[in-house]
Amino acid sequence: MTLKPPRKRNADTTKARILDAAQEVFARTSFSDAGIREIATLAEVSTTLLLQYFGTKAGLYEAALNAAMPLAAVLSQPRETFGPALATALLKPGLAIRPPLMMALAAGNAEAATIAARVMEERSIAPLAKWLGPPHARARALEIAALATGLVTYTKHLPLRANTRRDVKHMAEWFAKSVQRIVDATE
Amino acid sequence: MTLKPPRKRNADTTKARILDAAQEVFARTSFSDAGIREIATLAEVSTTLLLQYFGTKAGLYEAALNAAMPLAAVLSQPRETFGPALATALLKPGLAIRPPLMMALAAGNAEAATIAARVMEERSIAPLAKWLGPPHARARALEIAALATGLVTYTKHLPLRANTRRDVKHMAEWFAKSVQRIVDATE
DNA sequence: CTGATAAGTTATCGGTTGATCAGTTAAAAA
DNA sequence: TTTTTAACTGATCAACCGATAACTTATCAG
Repeated sequence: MTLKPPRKRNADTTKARILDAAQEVFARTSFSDAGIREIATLAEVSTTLLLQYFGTKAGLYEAALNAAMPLAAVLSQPRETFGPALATALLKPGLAIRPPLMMALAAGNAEAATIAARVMEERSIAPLAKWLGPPHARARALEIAALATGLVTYTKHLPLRANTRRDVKHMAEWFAKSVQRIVDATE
Repeated sequence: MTLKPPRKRNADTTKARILDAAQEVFARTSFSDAGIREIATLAEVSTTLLLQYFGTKAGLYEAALNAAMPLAAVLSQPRETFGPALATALLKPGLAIRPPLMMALAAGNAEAATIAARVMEERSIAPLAKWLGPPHARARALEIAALATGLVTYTKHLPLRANTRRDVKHMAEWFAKSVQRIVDATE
């Protein structure tokens, strides 16, 4: 039995594979706990190649965070259903939106936090604020981000065994309603 | 000049000093990035003594998290002003309530997350749910916790330079109102 | 076919981390 | 004072991490 069908050499697809692996690991592991060896293994490359492409672990983190921003898709939703749509996207099993998790996890490491704050600002807060419009556009964008981070932290990330499906459902509805309230706010 | 007035030997106050230092460091640094050397230095003890008292770094983390739970003080507030009171307590400069930060930071390390989830459950979610009462007591407690974690993450923790005082003030009011709505919910 | 070049790996290094062992010093008991 | 016990420390270790240098191998233009 041939164990390993070899792989075609291609820098672009390899980089994409590394970014995929990095997103997954950085979304469930803090910056320091995430090891480049683990990411490299998941992407089926050597750590050397990973570093050759992205320079340093921090460089890989920034690239992965940038690549993980799917906000455009969510912002193309109609305003009237933004809240429920975001709730569904965040809680979808498996294919979750990862930045809220990466954001919360970044806060514990100075280097990662600096990178995360910049990327979050440019790729998420600013466009969302622009989409929301006045009044208090930026504050309202931050509030939605805060809601998203809190929701995923307590539903998907912390191993709170006592959480029931009923709890999660109630939280999802509350989240959708809260976000929608922020979107619709006029005063 | 005598640089160091020596210190009276006392295990209890020394343990308290270590716990204080641990709370501070664990509230701004992820579990893995927080070093026992840093905590020991801040507490002015050796790492050896720290480990002798708390066994392992994880043991110290659990003790610090337990000691950092000030929920009782907040729960003695009248129900009608719970939201604003919690907002004030969370955003007070310097003396912040630390568990929401520690909670978010714990999520990135499997060992810390397990400890944090258990402590959070017993010391925060469960009592808060009991205080809230039906309907959906537990889900509503989780929602308040999620709000608190999100708020402190985006106001105090992530280095988002663009945050203005106006933004923070708007978020604080929004937070107070949102929490109060959960407290008052009857349906 | 044949270099040339890009894609990829193996081996290893210095630095840091949590933890341990053996020892020292201060305070209380006798 | 002397003895005993508890508080506390310095030196050190094995394990692991990110990063680097030197090397091999596949792909493709000519």
